Amino acid sequence: MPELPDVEMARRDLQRWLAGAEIRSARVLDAYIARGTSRAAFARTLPGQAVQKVTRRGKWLRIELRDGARVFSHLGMTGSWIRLDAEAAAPRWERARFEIERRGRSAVVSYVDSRRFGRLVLAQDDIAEWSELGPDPLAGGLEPAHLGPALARRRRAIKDVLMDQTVLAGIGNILATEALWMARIDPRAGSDTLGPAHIRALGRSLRAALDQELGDRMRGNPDVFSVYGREGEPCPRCKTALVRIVQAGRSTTFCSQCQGRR
DNA sequence: CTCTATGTTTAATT
DNA sequence: GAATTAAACATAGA
Repeated sequence: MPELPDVEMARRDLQRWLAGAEIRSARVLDAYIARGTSRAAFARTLPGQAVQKVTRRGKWLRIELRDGARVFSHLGMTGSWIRLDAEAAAPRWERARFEIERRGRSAVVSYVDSRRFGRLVLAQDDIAEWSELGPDPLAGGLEPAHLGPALARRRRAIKDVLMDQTVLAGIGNILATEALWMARIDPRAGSDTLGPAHIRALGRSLRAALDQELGDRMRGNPDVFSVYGREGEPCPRCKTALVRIVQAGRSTTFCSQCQGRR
C-alpha cells in the first residue's frame, strides 16, 4: 500500500470520511502500531474531537483535529485505511479502529496492516518524522531549481538519493526504478554526476510515473510496470534482458543497454 | 524450506 | 566522522 500515489489515495479517502466528523471512540488494538504513543492517549484524547482536515507530505498522513491535536499515519509496507459499517465484523489484521459520527450517521474507520511496519502517532505538534521531510514531488519537489542542487550535494547512487525522504518525500522503490528507466539513467550513477539535461529528464519521468500510477489508482486499474519486477524480461525499448541488482538493500531492475554508464 | 516484498531505523563494518 | 551494508521489525505469498 505505500508509495506516494497510494498514500495520496488514502488521504482522499480519509478526507472524505473524516472531515467534519466527530470522533466517538479511538481504539488502538495493537500497541506496536502506535509505538511512541500510548494506547491510552488515543482513547482519552480523541473522543469528542472534530476532524478538520487530512493532509499528506510524502508518505506521511496528518489528521488534524479542531483543537490542534493531530494523528500521524505512516502505512509502512502493507498498511491501509478502510471504512466499515458500524456493526461490521473486525477485518483481518485490523490494528486500530475509530468510531465516527457525522450528521447523525455513524461509521467506523479502520487501520489494517498485516506486516505492522506502519505507525500511528498522536501529538500536539508536528513530529520530527514529518518536519524533516524534503519537498513533496507534487508540490515543487521536482523543479530543477530544487532537484539540481539537492542531487549535486549528495554523493551516493542516484537510486539511493531519490528514495531519501529528506531529498524528495514520497519516492519509493517502484517509482525510483521506473523513473530511472524512463529517463535512461543508470541507477548506479552518482547523483552528483548528472547534468542539467538528465536532471530535467528525471523530473519529467518522476512526474510521468507518478501521474500514471495515480491515474491507475483512480480508475481502479492494476499497475503495469515497465521494468519493476521484470528481471529477465526484454526491455520494452531495446529488448535487452532486464537485470536486477541490489542497492541499499533494495532491488533495482534496469536495462544495462539503454541505461548504460556514461 | 527458500526467496522476495510498495519502508524505515538502527547496529555493525569499512 | 562519513559512508556503506546488514540486520531488524512481522507476515504473506510464490
